[in-house]
Amino acid sequence: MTEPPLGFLMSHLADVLRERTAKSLADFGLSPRDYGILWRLGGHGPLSQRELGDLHHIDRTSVVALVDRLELMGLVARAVDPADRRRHALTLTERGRAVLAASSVAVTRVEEEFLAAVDAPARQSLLATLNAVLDHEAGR
Amino acid sequence: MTEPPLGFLMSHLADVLRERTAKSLADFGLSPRDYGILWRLGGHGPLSQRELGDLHHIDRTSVVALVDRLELMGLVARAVDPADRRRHALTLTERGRAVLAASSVAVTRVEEEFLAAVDAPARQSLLATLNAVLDHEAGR
DNA sequence: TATTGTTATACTCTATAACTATA
DNA sequence: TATAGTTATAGAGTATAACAATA
Repeated sequence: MTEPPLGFLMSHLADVLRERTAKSLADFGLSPRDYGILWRLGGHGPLSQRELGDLHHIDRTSVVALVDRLELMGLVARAVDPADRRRHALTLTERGRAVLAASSVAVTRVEEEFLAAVDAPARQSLLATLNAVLDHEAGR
Repeated sequence: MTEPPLGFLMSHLADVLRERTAKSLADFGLSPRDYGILWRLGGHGPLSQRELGDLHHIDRTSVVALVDRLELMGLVARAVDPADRRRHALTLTERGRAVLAASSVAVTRVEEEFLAAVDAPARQSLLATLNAVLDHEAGR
């Protein structure tokens, strides 16, 4: 009842980091969610809209508008999956790859500033701990 | 571009913890935000609605409905501040204190499960690091 | 029948503007 | 003139339901 709940700390810091990231990504016309999609498509092969939504906890009906916009910006391409003509195979365009590379530099810089008060060993410990929690939560 | 952004990890874990907490608090008819308000009023003396909102990044127009509900539940009391009759001095009722005590046990249990995979030294390190980041961010 | 993508609609949450009472 | 609280309204974001195309 006396010490602040862990949830406060986690939520607040996540909010701060997201805000900072959002401000930095605005130069590219991207939201943090947009960036997440580009990052995902840059790392994995073609994904369907459903798969992409599942990975990012975004409802499939919301994926439509998100991809619409990124497609309009020329960053993402929709192609019909020949193996299953219901699916759209999503890929990064050449420009999408370039924007991802440039914006990831900006995102990394924001993270760097965010962790400025944390020395290298503590950072490693932080990352390890958060990933351990993630793994633990995944297996439930 | 290859490793997942730190923001992903932070936001995702904060979301998971908030969901778990929300599910646990539902037994008390409270949301995580409700709990935060009770916790704040339990720790500090009387607060005005404006002060409460500022501390929790809640717009003053949204505080009204939140306090309305907690008052209706008999957990929070509005009193006119004699020093400034525009202000409402918010305090916990007796029942509010009891519900805070009971629900804080539930919240602590959720946090405990959330950190189950993290041993004591790593927990201490995690808390210290997160608070260091918080302090660093506060001074900007 | 089930699933992917789509659209339209409803719902929730929050912000904005305007009002009152106090200062 | 500024501020605390309140209300009503509008806007953004998300979920729900229904549909067409494909499996």
